[in-house]
Amino acid sequence: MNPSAGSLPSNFIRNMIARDLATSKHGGRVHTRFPPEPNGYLHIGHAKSICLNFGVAAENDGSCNLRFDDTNPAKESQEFVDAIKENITWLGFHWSGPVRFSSSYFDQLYDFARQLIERDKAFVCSLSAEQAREYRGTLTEPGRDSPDRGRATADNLALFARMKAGEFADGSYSLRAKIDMASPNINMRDPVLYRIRHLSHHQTGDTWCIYPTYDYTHCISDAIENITHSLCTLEFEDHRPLYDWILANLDKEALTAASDLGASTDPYVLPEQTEFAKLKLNYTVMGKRKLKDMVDNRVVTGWDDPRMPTLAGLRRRGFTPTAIRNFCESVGVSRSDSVVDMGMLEHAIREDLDRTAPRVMCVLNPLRVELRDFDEGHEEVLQMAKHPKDEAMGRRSVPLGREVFIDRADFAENPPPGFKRLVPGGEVRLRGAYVIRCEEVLKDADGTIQGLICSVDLATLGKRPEGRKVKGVVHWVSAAHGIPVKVRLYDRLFNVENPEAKDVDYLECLNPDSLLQLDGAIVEPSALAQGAATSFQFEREGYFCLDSADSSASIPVFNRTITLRDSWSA
RNA sequence: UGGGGUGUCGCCAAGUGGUAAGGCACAAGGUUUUGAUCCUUGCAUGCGUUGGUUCGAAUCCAGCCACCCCAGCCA
Repeated sequence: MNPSAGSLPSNFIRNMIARDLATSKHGGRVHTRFPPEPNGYLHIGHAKSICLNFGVAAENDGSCNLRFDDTNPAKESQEFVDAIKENITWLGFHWSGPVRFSSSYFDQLYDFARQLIERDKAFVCSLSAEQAREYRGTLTEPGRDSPDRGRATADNLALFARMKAGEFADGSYSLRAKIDMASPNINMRDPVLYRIRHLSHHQTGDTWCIYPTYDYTHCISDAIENITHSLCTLEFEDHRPLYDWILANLDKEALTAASDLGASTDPYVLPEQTEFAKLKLNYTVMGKRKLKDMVDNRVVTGWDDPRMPTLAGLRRRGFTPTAIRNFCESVGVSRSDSVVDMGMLEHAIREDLDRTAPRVMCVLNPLRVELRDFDEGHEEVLQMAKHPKDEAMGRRSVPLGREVFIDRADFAENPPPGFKRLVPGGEVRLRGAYVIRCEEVLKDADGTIQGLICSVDLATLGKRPEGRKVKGVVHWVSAAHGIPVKVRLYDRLFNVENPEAKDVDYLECLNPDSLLQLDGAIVEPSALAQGAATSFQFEREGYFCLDSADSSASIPVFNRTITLRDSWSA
């Protein structure tokens, strides 16, 4: 076992794998897979599964496949295949071997289906979908056998071949497993294995007009790829008996022969499914349907809208792969339904960015300040650390002139109790520069504050002021040197903890203030210098990143990834 | 009402018979030219509930309660 595995927090999956390794259950192999259906964009919930599958493989010198579970061409597309691959790579994971597709096993799947028919374990059914529903029974009543259940093997084989040949219309026939219509587990009531769909498939084109179902495909695909641990979410728990039934009713030697490792697999142990709880986060929605609706209805600007819980959205928002991976690790893996607090995700990104983001000053809502002790053309360039603790990040040049901007929130004529910023007649330090005193407040006819005139204590550059303490520190940008930028302040998309609750309409719970765009912000020049980073801490404000889509050289756009923690409540 | 699951601090979550880890959040101090970071301290005599077994139970047994999933030719 990997020596570092001992220091990782335990969870029931790690424990299970350790046990399997100890007993050499799969000959010491650990082989997992991440099996998305390419029918949408990945979200933070998928990240949990990705981290789990790839993580547990890496911890044990195993492998993890990427397999697109593409058995339903009606909902899938190449666009999603590409986006998913890109997301996984971005997260920093590497799949084993080539990208797999369930659809590349269609021939083998077809042969195995014939085998089930030959073994009297499957039959061709002519019941319509509606009839099948009636025959299935209910949760409390058993179902009834299909009238076609007793069809002769030769006839089933012939009909199945004709289904494949395209002789029948969609829905006219299906291939069903022959299990038990009275099973208390509805998944075992002669589930459909193949359905007719005259549809073009993004990988196989028009080669097929019959498509295998998830239940039939997944277990065999796992077996073909010699997967040892097939990890999926809780809602598939009831499917596990079917997963096992299909593999158990197939010829084991044929399965072995069809597998990637072929006859060399020793021992050949069938893959086993283990379920874990999905990730849920409060104040957001994770359902693909809802996410898609928000995109289609322009509630958000796209799948990569920075407010979306998609990986594309989080990325554009400024989340890092490291933060997402740390978050997934801190959330853990269990079997209990749980809802993780958004605060945990926020903590993960703050923790990573605090370590890695260079500091810069940006004034969001500028208030002009004249420093009256400087001459008209005054200009000096201060050298400031890019990071308060990481010397290796070096320094940046910050120009200072006679006029600077500070944030309007950092000045108050009538300050609330505990206000540590600028007040009339009061002092404050310009971060990294001098202590200034507010001497005069300039107002227009309406009484709106237009600017401040401040004196400067020239002896306070890099030094504490004489004989007094100045508590407040305020960020600033030189008016003559600052660069105008747009800044987008993002907040949670919903204003209720659980927008997906049964009794609420999630669209009614949208937070109207989830995006606030500021058009008049001013950033210090180093933020946009050649070779500068794209993620910063705007000191005293939060972490921001250059928007990857809307930012241009003439109008830079910054997204607020997350605010700084703020223990001061005014 | 059939079947399958889950219940440990406000939120995650370890723990698998020997006397409740950790993280987030929160609170109080300290450091600080970011009200940030960092540091220190506090935060479940109790593990859904009621009984039982045991020298000893979150862990074993029984009953009860609550919540989640399943009646797609979706995954």
